[in-house]
Amino acid sequence: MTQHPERNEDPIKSALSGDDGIDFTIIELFFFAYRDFTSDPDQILGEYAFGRAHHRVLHFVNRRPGLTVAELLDVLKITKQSLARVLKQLIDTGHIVQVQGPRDRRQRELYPTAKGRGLALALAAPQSRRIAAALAEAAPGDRAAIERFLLGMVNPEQRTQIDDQTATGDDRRREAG
Amino acid sequence: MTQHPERNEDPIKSALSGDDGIDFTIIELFFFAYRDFTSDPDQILGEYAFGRAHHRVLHFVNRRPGLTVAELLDVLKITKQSLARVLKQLIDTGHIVQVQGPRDRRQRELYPTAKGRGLALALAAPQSRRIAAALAEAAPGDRAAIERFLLGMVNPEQRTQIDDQTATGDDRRREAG
DNA sequence: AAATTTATGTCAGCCTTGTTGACATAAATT
DNA sequence: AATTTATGTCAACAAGGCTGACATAAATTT
Repeated sequence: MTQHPERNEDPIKSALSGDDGIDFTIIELFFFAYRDFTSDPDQILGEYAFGRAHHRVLHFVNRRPGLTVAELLDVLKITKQSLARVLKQLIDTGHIVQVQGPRDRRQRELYPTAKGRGLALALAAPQSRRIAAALAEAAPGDRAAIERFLLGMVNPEQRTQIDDQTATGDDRRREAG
Repeated sequence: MTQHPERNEDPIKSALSGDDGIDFTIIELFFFAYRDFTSDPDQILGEYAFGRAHHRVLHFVNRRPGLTVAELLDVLKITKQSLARVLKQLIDTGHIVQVQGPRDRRQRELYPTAKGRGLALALAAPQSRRIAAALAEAAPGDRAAIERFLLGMVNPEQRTQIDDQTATGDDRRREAG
């Protein structure tokens, strides 16, 4: 036998592969796909001295106009101190405005301005183009499969939240309010 | 008409939706899916005082044992100074070893140790489970569609690099030496 | 009415992980 | 012998996370 018990410090020369019971193919594809997906808007953000954090805030404020600070924190899963920095910059540059909550005057409802709406669209455009290109090579019906898969990757507790946003595009917040 | 020309500072109350010609559904699903996907290993990494940067290095060293520092930098697209910090920690903790390149003695080939292999597997396991669960809800044939889509999202220049890794699992580096 | 809780803001400091620039060394190449 | 290449390292900086502490106004509870 060429094999002998390896010491802990010995280099392992064999590659980790799908044979190890782990789905490395999709793990790796997911990594590379997401990295290039986020690289598109990074170019544009650089011109504004903004980063990905600004992008995420701007995205969700445009997707759910009028959400409160607490709701935004819940979606982004960051602390209010982290949010404060980027949100302040977006407000100072006139991309987002705050409106005192009508029912609860402690709340601050967040809305995009025309400027903020424009930037959100500009940032999303190349991502949408990339998705369209990837889907163009796909078979009809692939889209449904991809949406199912991506939703299946999300923690179940969070899925309803997403369903609300992606199922249709209109503003249905608090209609029963 | 209720509508009047909006000033730049005015809040926009309508939500950005797919009607704007942008594929917000998949943009958002991709964001949430990736966030939860990366949250799995974060738990484990915390116990080692490691971060995602360590995970990425460990992953690729296990997937391509013997790659050089330059090759790893090319895959990760970070600077050598950024890599140096986390790589040093992984070496100091016995997860990765360096071997002087046999052909070019300036090069450092990177290999996982048994410890590093074990951690890489532990980190990948929950991600693989998440993927399996998402695929379990899918139709047969969905997997192929998903792989096509994810590969289609990657910059074309980088696809060959990925194909090499994911097509099969065995170590085929430099067989033509 | 008073006390408490809630939503938000803000100050201060810390950590990780990215960046650039400069310089050192050994090995390969010209 | 001179130059280029692969790697390492020092120093400084920035973005964007984090925790802890404290302030304020408004809502809620007692």
